[in-house]
Amino acid sequence: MTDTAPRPTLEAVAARAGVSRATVSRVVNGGDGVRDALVERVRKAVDELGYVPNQAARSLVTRRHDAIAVVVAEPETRVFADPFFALQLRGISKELTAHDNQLVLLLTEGRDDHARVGRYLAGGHVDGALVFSLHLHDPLPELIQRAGVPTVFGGRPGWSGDRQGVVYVDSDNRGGARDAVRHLAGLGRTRIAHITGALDQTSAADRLDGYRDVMVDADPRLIAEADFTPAGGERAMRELLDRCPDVDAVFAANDLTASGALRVLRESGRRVPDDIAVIGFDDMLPVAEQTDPPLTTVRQDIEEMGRLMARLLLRELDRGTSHGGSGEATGDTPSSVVLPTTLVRRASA
Amino acid sequence: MTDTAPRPTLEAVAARAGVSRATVSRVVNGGDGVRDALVERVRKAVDELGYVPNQAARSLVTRRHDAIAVVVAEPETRVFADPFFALQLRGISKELTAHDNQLVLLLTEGRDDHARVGRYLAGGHVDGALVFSLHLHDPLPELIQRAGVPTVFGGRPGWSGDRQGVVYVDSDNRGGARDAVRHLAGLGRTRIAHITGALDQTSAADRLDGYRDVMVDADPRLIAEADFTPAGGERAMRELLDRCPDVDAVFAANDLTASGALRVLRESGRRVPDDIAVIGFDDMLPVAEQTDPPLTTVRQDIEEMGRLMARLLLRELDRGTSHGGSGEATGDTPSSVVLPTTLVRRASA
DNA sequence: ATGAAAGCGCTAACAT
DNA sequence: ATGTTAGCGCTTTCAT
Repeated sequence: MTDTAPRPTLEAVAARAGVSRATVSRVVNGGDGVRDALVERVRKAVDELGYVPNQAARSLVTRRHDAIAVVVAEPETRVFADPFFALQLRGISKELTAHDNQLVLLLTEGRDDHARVGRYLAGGHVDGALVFSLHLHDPLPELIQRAGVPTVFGGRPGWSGDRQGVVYVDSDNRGGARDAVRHLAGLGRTRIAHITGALDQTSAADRLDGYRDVMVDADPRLIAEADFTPAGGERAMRELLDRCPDVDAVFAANDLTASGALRVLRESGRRVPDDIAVIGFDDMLPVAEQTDPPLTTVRQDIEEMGRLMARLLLRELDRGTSHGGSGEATGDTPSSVVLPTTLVRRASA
Repeated sequence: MTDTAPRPTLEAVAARAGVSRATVSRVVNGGDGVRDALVERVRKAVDELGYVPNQAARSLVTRRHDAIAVVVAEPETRVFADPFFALQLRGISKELTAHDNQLVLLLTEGRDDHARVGRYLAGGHVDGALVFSLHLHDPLPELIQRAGVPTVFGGRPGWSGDRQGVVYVDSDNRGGARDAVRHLAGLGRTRIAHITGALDQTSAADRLDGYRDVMVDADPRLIAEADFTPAGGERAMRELLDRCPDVDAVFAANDLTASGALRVLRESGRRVPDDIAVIGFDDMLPVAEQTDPPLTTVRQDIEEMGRLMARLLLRELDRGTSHGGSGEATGDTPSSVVLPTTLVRRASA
């Protein structure tokens, strides 16, 4: 099936319609200021020939690609263990599609990949980048900034000393954590523990901060470090049970962690929520609804985060190319957005 | 801050190195037949200027894009409920990256998206396509074939009347299912049930066939239809328990389904595997290792499937290029591959 | 081994 | 309102 069908060019369409290339170009790109009769004729020729513009030729002169890169750093394979990534991608895809942009996916697995990504972005193949900067001290964000490509980050980037002009979309991790812990406290619990996420990610650090906001003088032994995985949750829960047998509530950094904790609790014979209340974070349906008991958790709208990232980036790109067309009163640089979270009550707390 | 950094061109590099554009081009593309001294000079100029080739200009003349599209149809959001998709994507990404190809991700959600995808592929933006055709009677595959883009499918496409020249990569679903059921039989179980996947997907149909291969005269009441989800697994397991209280083994179409079945079994007070053995399919680690008890299951190497798809496609693309001419039937067309599965024993069977 | 020159298919001034 | 023309940056014969 590798037949090299000779694709018709603008020239061919022009010839068939009996007009100039310029006219065809105008029609193809919206058809402003071309007589209806001609528009009609050109459209017909386009259809008959099955003409599709050559994007390479177009990009060469417009310097737009209508394509954006999505960069996902996944040093750990953890990204793939929960559907977080896929959901966000879906939101991004929807928004980009709605604006006729393509999504170029760049998955990185290590140092050398960073260089590759940097080169690609600097190479001007895409108009902008959406970057998931999951870890502190990740060199990737710096690299990308240096590439000079308009960028929006997913999650607050974890670099030291906030740069100016960095745009990101994040959930209100700290606020959500506070809500969770307050809910637990409202239930009359007093020995409220926290199982953290991987603390080299800002989301985990922020949730821990939220916990501390409420538990101002928390017993440090009530904090156990984990890594967003069920296995980590199990380990941490055992530690907690060991160190503080009187613990009566746990706020886990995410649903997966909570599910691990629940398993340990069940094994140890504690009843949830009677003996100990458990609350998660994410509201990842396949997890939160399937645990036993179903998980009370802090919901973040992951797909919306993705959509918003794309929207912000496209807006910024439009700023650069504002013709008299879209009638947008431009001027302000898009700034970061922090999305609210909501507490979802189920049976575990 | 959309600074339009003036990117250096071939011309600029040539001037700096004191050679012609042609020479620079040669060096940039491998440097065959250029004196070492010159190669050196050009390399230096490239570095100093930070030159990166303009891909649009290059594509315009070479007609290669070094980019392939990955098309994922996801009428249901199920695709995102398990990490299947992400794993496959990772395999694809690795292979493409190793061959300096970019990955353009096309997610579709409905009819109108199909047209969009068709247009994109026909538009010659990419050199080939990797397509996940999950459902029977999906119009997408047809559309894509018509676009005339070299394509490899993920999973056996479910269209009626197999076309010639269709290349796909799949797991040996039928064989794996047979292994699973035989294992159960080998355990001495006689009332072996099957909870199917969504039967409009070839993988589910094939696994059912594999079950029937072994259970030739199976009591039809031992087959319960589900949809690859935990909820579906729960529902089906209840049916089964209801219809055939003497059931002593269950082969579930995937791990997620099995996890739902396990939950129902636990509620109903049956012990696994003592009273009833359970076996899944996929070996999705986060699921299979976390169930209670851990799941015996049929492993398929999902990442490898992705890698293989990419490899097959790239090979086919190379075939087309290597002989420069048009219409020559060279070498052998890559043909479909069915990967073996392996039984992974854990505690549930 | 290297250079000169002709496009690839398109858009965007500039003319008309 | 439409046509003419000059490139965009690169690869690739074809000379040398």
